[in-house]
Amino acid sequence: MRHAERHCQKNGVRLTEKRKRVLSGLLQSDKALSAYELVDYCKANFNETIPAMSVYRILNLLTSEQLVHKLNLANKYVACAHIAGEHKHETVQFLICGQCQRVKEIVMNPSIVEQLRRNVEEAGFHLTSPQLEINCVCDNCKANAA
Amino acid sequence: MRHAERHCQKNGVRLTEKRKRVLSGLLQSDKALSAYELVDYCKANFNETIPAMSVYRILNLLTSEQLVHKLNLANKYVACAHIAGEHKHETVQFLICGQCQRVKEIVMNPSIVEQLRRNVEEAGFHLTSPQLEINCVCDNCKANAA
DNA sequence: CAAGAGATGTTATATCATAGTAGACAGGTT
DNA sequence: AACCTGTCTACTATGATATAACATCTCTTG
Repeated sequence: MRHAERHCQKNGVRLTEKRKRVLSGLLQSDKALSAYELVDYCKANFNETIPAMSVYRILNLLTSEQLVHKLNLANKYVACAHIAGEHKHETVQFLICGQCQRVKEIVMNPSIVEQLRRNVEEAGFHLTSPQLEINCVCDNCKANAA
Repeated sequence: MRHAERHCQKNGVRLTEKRKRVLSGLLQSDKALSAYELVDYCKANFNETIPAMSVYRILNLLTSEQLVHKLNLANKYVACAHIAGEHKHETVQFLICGQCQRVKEIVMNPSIVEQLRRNVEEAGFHLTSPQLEINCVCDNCKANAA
């Protein structure tokens, strides 16, 4: 959150109260949250009713500032795990536990991404973004199931 | 379609008129279609009004028979490209052109999939299905843009 | 032909998302 | 202080995707 404030200041974007609240909701959760879940979160934790529309706009802004990622597989949103780091945001992958919905953001071995890119080229396509979203099961859930 | 009929017969599933119509809609399209687009397709081509609910049910059935895949990234559906082949359905990947929405189904080099799986394991997760959906641009669209 | 399973229809509702317009408010300028 | 400007927020409406619950129809099989 500290970092987010600095980032916004540097980029001339205001990190308003509402934006902070939405971001804090995502930061305190290890799961991805939908826009409407964030509405509920703000209502429950700050007793503040933010219209869904506003949450969407706020999420768009946070996404364009790369403080938040959208998971298209689930239509949900997560705070960027490397919010303080310097990794290239274009090369991030997400592992999504199909059981508990926990999400982990990783940076894969670049050689894999490169091989994958070549494979795609051979098929007559071109990678636009290697932001893969991968359906998984996490260790915990796998252990519980067994 | 020939293959689909045989497949269903073999598995004791009825490939009814409506199911054929939905499947034919997907087969004749090189893009992924939404359930509601398929409703429109049936109306336009067969003058038959199938309720959206039914289309969803039919898509579920066709999916479980592996004649159709669901693209979660776009919430749309495609006919399985290898409907006649014997490849393992668990190892398929989809390239989705972000411009023209064309979809290509490929089978990646198994070594890449294996490396990817290892990378995921290291992060404390386990691949449930390597059905990757990858945002791309196809050759055509790239050429047009240039 | 009766029974049962499977297929389809109907209605209602949940969930995710955008469009378009207007109002509120902060900050700088006059 | 009054005003302007741009950003942020609110409101209303609507579209798109999807499921739940229950009713009805239609095959096939004994």
